[in-house]
Amino acid sequence: MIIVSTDGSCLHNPGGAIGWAWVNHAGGSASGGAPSGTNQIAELRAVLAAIEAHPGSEPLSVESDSIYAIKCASEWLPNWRRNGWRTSSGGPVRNLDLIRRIDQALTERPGPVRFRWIRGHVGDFFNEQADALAGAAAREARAAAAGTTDPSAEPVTGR
Amino acid sequence: MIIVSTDGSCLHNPGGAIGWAWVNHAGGSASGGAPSGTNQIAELRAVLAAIEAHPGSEPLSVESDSIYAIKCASEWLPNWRRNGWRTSSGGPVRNLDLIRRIDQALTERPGPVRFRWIRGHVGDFFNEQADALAGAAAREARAAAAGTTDPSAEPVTGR
RNA sequence: AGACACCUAAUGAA
DNA sequence: TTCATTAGGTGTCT
Repeated sequence: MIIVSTDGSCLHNPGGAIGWAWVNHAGGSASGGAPSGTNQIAELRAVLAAIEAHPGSEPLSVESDSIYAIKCASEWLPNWRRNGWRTSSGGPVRNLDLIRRIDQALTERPGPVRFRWIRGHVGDFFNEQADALAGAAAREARAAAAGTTDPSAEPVTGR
Repeated sequence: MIIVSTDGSCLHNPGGAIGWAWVNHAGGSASGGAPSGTNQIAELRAVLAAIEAHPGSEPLSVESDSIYAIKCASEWLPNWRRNGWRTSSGGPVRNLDLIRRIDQALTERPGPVRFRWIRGHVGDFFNEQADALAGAAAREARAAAAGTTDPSAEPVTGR
């Protein structure tokens, strides 16, 4: 069973630079950023990246402190596919592009994927590591957008 | 012309503690609470309290962000009195006791009363003040019901 | 079907 | 403290 913690960050939500990251509990991590977004987009991107980075048949457990991201990817997704992507109050589902990419990634992965919510800010080691990576990625994205830094852009993969 | 903003609150609607409040634009306010109810009951109690607290002949304008409360007290009330308190779909009118108390308060007041709907959550000063008072009253009622606080119960009147 | 309101929850930030 | 992002629900009427 592969276990991966994810987290997203958004500086000055909404509209600020965003960053996301995943950390495999057995080792390995990755992060990425974009010049603008929302906290929810960052959380969803983290989940999507975690799934895509761990293909194969081995069961995968994705952990996030975002109930929004966890429920989007698990319990709400099937309902939305059935009802034409409508919210309970009749409006359109937000961030639909990302949610559909998660849906597709789940369909394409031969092995099962589980989603688990973990509370944030209570000292969970891997959550805090993902948090730090996501925050750093967001700050890099902000600097890159400001043209302040060397353009060594985008996804960084760690050991 | 006396202008009074009203608001109601219900924690964990339905069934939670409720609070209600009115705020006179010229100064003065009051609030009260009960251990259980619905959001609509809280809104109706707020307008009832506002009417009863402002007797006399001077025209009174009652403002609320609840279309339900405003229409109950104005356009629906006369129809319901005529038709035996039946809803348009044939069912019984809910919260009838409160609605009849509002009817009576209106009848007894020598001066005219107007009802005006104002949109919520758009920064209206008096609406927000009433909202804060109603929320505080609901929280007090919950604490009192839990026996957590000193029993300095019920209606609070402000300057 | 529409409208308004009342919440609940988690996260992200300033 | 206060703001935003998002979802789920109920209370009530027409």
